[in-house]
Amino acid sequence: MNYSLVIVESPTKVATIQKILGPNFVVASTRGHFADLPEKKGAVDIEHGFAVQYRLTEKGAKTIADLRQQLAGASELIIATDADREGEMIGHLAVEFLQPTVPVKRVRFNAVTADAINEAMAHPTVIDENLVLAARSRRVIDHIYGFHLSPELWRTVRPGLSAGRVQSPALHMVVKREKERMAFVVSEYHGIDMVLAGDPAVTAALRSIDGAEVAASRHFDSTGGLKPGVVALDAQQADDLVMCLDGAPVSVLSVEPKAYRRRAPFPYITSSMLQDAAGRLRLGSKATQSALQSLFEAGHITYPRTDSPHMAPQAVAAARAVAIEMFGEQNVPANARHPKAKKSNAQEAHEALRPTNMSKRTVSGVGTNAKRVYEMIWRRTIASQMIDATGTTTTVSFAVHAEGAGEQCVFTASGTVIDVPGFRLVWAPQTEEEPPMPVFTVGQSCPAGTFTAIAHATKPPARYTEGTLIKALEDDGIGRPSTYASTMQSLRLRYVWSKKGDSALIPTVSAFAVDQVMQVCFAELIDHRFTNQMEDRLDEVVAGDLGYEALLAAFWSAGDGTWTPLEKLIVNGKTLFDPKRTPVLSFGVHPTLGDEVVLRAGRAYKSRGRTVGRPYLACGKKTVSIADDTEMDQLTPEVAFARLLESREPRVLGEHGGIPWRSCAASTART
DNA sequence: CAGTGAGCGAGCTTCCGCTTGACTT
Repeated sequence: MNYSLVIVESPTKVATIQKILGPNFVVASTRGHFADLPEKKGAVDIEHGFAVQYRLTEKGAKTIADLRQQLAGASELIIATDADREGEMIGHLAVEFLQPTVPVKRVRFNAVTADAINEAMAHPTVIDENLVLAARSRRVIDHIYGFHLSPELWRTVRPGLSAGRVQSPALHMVVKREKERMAFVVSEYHGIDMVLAGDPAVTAALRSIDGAEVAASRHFDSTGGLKPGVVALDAQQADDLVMCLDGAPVSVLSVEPKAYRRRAPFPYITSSMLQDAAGRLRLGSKATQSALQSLFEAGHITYPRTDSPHMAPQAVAAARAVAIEMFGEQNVPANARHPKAKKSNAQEAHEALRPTNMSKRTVSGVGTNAKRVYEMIWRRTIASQMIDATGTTTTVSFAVHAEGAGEQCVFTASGTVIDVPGFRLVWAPQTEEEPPMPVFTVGQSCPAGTFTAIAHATKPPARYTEGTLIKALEDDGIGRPSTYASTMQSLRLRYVWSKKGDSALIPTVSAFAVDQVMQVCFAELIDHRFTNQMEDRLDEVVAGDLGYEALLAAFWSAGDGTWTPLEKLIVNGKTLFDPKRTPVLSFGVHPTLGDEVVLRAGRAYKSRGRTVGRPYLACGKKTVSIADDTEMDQLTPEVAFARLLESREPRVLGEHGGIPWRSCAASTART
């Protein structure tokens, strides 16, 4: 018995790699991380160089026991964990916990193909200890962040809450968006549409009256302000103008063609997959992730947790071959496309998320969601190797002279003709372009149009969905492919909710309170740039330019010009924040009660086994509680003022002998 | 059940990232 033990992370890869390597190797997996820091505040010894002790997890102990047995008969140990920071740490910990007496090699490959694996096996290296230090730094920063900040939330808002390097900036984005919605002033305005009969019919919108631009949504700002020089029509003006325009002659003022080009998409990575499945299939990130896992386990797709759009050369060739066979050579570029990650912090340990067999358009033996997700992956992958879609977008403006009003009105319409559909043959964009535009020539007169006044209102910025929040996080480099779905779950557990059948993320009142504490006490730490700053320093650790202790000290006690040390913000385990003095929000002075109306988080406490206590509005001594799932963008000052008055009057509970029975509030309410 | 919101104290909570399968409904 003389074999090499090869250790990878995913058990799903084991059989494939075993087959490639042959009988001189035994391939086994760690099933991800098998050791971690203890889940308690003292796990990092801040006083002694931020020393930490990794301990086997419950499942990890079994994994290591199994691996130890397999190692007993091996002549060498080959660490083939993922070629990224966490993979290096897993490899390092494998050596630490297995204590091998045989030689140890490190190999790195980022595709499970014979070429990639044989190439890697031919060039073994050693574990990169700087990469391991960077991984440990990341782990310790996250631990300190979570376990020192969460208790501040227990003290100031309510027990059991949590803060973290990923979840807190994510929550901040959601709350910030809701505050924008609260501050948004809806502007109402009117427009006029002109329909010209024909095939196809053309709908043009009113653009200007006697040279003055007519207001559209883009001319209003979030406070209801209108761009100078722009005219907003009210209902009466719009109706009057429609009357004047009726039957007026229409002529073509200008025809402006513009080149249309949509680039072929990149193949999916985890984040774009989760976004698109949310948008097109209305699937939550958890459902998508589980569909992906089942497709991966059935061998239909490559590794589902990736941040790289790169495809192995063989996969590129296979996708091109399928595209040529189905759509012809004219739709496939002469030179193959080789997508590269746009982001600098991408770890690129895996390929893009793609079919393992390009000729399989659909798969069977998996769930409905998985089937639909697979088809999206297949289409997107083939599309990524096809040519761009090109055509012409034409904008036509029409002059209409309003009888009796002495006004020249200009209407515009635009339409796109796609000459070369390219990738669109297999993968249609989610939002369709305008319909094609019939041919018009300048000066041409048209049959009279039909005019209709249309009421419009500006819309506040949309709430995040799981898909758009994941995109926002990914754009800021926050979070990793393996954690997007679980981050969404933990936000839902404590801080956000959605209405039935809707995917918009609505922050709870508690979320506002938590974000306020974080903003006041730890603004730098919930800034979307924090993770990027951390990543830059981790890169320095990898390069050997920055030490583990120096980095942790910069974070905890020393600061470094960018970071204020956490130790300065938390003195004796507490910040200076006093929730009694600082309400979550203020709605201004109540017009009749005369006191300032404020929102307070309402500290929860246990009473007879039940958790009681909810957020409430306060105005002087008067208070009224509100539900934690109140939609804050609906709680305008007017609504808040009214709520306080409502509860001044005792509720009528019933009637007895003609005398109404009122709630106790009757006896306690003054006046 | 609905409204409340003072103060005390015990005992508890919490991170991110890498992987599945063992659970329940």
